[in-house]
Amino acid sequence: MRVTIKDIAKKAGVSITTVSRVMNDKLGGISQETKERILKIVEEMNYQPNALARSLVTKQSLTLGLVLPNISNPFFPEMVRGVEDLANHHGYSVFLCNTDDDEEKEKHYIQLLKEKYVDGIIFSSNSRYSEAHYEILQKAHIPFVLIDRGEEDGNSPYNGVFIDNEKGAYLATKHLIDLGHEKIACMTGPKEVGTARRRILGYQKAMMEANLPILLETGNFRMKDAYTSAKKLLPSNEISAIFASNDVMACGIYQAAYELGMNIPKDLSVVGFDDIQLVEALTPKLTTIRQSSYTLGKTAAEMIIQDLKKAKKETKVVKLDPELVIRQSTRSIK
Amino acid sequence: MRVTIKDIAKKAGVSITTVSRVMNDKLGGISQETKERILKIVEEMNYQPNALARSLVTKQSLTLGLVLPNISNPFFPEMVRGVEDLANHHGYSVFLCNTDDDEEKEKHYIQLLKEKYVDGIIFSSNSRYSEAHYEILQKAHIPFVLIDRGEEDGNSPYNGVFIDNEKGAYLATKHLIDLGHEKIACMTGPKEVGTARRRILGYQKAMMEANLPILLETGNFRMKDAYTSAKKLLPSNEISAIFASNDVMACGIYQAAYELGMNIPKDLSVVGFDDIQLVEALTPKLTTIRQSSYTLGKTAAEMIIQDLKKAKKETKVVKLDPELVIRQSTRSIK
DNA sequence: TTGTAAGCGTTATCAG
DNA sequence: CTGATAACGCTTACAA
Repeated sequence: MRVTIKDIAKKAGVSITTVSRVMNDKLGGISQETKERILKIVEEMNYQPNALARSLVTKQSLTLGLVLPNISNPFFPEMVRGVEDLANHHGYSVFLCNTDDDEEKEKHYIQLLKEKYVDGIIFSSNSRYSEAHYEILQKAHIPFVLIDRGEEDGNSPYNGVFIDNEKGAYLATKHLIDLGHEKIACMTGPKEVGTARRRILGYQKAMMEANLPILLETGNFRMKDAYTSAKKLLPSNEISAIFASNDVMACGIYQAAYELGMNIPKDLSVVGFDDIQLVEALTPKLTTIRQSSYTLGKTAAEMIIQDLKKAKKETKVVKLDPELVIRQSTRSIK
Repeated sequence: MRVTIKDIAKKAGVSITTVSRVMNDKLGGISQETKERILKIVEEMNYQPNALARSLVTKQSLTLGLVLPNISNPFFPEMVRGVEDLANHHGYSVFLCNTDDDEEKEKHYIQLLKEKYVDGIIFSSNSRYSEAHYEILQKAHIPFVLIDRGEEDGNSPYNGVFIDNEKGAYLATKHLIDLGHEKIACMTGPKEVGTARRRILGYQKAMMEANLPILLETGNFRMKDAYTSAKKLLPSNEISAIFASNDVMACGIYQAAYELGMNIPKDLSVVGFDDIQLVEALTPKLTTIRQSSYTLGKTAAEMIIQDLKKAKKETKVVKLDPELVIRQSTRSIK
C-alpha cells in the first residue's frame, strides 16, 4: 500500500488538514516547527500526494490532451516537444493521442480525454477541413485550441495557432524571382488540403506581382508523386527553378534531377517548405521555408494554459511567421 | 457542472449503484428494461464517467508513463507510436515525458508519474549506463520496463526490450564481406555509449571471422563528425566500403564522398544502421540495418501491460532482431 | 433484480 | 495555529 496523507498525519501526530496545508504551502499559518517536522516525515516516508484524489476535489487535473494525426509524420515531433516543454513548465502533463486523421479515433480520444478530466485539448485535425471535428470538440465542453490545421477560414470561431502558409510560399517564390529566375514551377500538394491551397496562393501572388507565368504541377505532398511529376516536367520545359510546397517533394525532385543528369543548383534551383531535419543531409543542402513547429506547439500550449486561468474567454487566432532559410540549392542566374 | 452518475440515477429513478452496474457491464443481473432505460438517459445527457474518481477506488488509472530523452530525435517517434497503439488497444492512455537525458528531469518525471498514479512506466534512459536511474525507478514502486537503452549488461535484473545491436552490425559487415569487400572501415559512435560499443563488437566479429583487418574511425553518431572523419579517411586508404554505425553518419559519409568525387556505390559501398526515414530520400538509397522502433515500442507496451495483469512478476528481457535492408548504396566487387 | 452505505485520498469550510 | 467533517464521483461489499 502506498503512503497516504493519513499515514503522515498519524506519524506526525497532527490532523490530515495540517499535512495538506504544508504540502500545499497554504498561508493559513503553520508554526515553523510543525511544518519542518511534517516535511521531514514526508521525506522519510517518501510520500507523494495522490493527484487523482486531489483533482477530484479541486476540479482540475493539471493535464492536457494533445491530439494529432500521427507522431511519425516528421512534422510533429518538434511540435510535440514544444507543447510538452511549455506544459511541463506550468506543471501540466500531456496525454498523447494519434488519430491517423480518422474521425472515429478523434471522437474516441476526445471522449477518453474528457473521462480523464483533462483541463484542455490541443487539437490538430484532419487535413480536410470539416466542421464536424470541431463540433465534437465543442460538445465535450473542454477548452481547446486548434493547431496547424484549420487555418482556412480567416475568421475562425475557434482558438488556433497556425503558420502563415501563404506568406511562406510567397517568400520562397520571391527568393527565386530575386535570383533572376523567370520560368518557375510550383509543385503543389493536394488541392483539397488547406495548407496546400494557401501555398499555391502565395506562389501565385509572387508570380503575378512579377508578371511571370504560373506553372502548377501536382505532387500530392509525396516524394514519389513529386519524382514522377518532375521527371515529366523537367525535360520538356526550360524551367530553371521549382518551388516545392513541401520538403519531401523537394527530395523527389532531387532524385528526378539526378537521374536526368541535371545539377542542382547549376541547372535547377529548388526551394522547399517545412525545413524538416533530413533536409540538411541532402546534397546540396536544401534552401527552404522554415516553419518552426516547436514554436507552434509552444504557442498553442501557452494559449490554452493562459485561457484556463481566465474567467472571460475570448477567441484568439495566432499566425506565426515562416522564415526563408537559404542554403545551397538555389543560385542566381542574372 | 458536468453530468455525474447521480444525475443519471436521479433521472432514471434508480440508485447510483445500478447506474454504475450498467456502465461497467457488471453481471449482477439487471433487467433488460432498466438497462436500456439507463443507457438511453446516459446517451441523452452525454454522460461520461469520471475516470479520476473511478481510479481512486479501483486503484488503477489505465494510464502509462513513457519517459524518453527527446521525441525530436528521429529514432523515437516510431517507438512512441508503437507504445501508443498498443496501449490504446488495451484501453491505456500514455503520458509523454522528455528528459533530455537529464537526471534531474528523469527524477522529476518519475515522481510526477507516481503522483498521477500511472500503472506502469516505459523508460528509455540516458545513453550512459548508470545504476542510479534504475534506482530511482525502483524506489517509485511502479512496474517498469526499460526500452532501447540499458542492454549492456546481459543479465539485467530489470524488464527490458532491446535491439540486438551486435547482431545488426554483424549483418551489415557480413553483407559487405559477402560482396567481396576486404578493406572495410567502421565509423563508430562514442565509445562510452553502450549501443555504439555493441555495434563495434558485431563489426569486429564479422571481420575476424573473415580474417580481415579491423579499421575503426570515430564519428560520434553525428553527421558532421562523420563527414570530417570520412574526408580524412577516404583519400588516404584504399577503402572500398564503410559500415556506418548509424544512418546520420552515413549521410556525412555521403557528403564527403560527393565532395571527393567518389561515386556511391561505384567507388564506395556504404551500409548504415537504424533505417530512419530520410534514408530513402538519399541518392543512392542507403542500404542499412533496420531496427523497428515501432516494434520496440509495441513490445515494451505489451510487456508492461501483461505484467500488470499477473500476480507473480518475473523479470523478462526481450532482444529484437534487426534486419538488413538492401538498397542501392552497396555493390559487389567480386 | 436493486439499494444502502462505506470508503478511495484529497481539499475546503468552518469552528475553536 | 490547528482540527473535525463534509464533499468530490465513483465502486463494491452487504442487504434486502
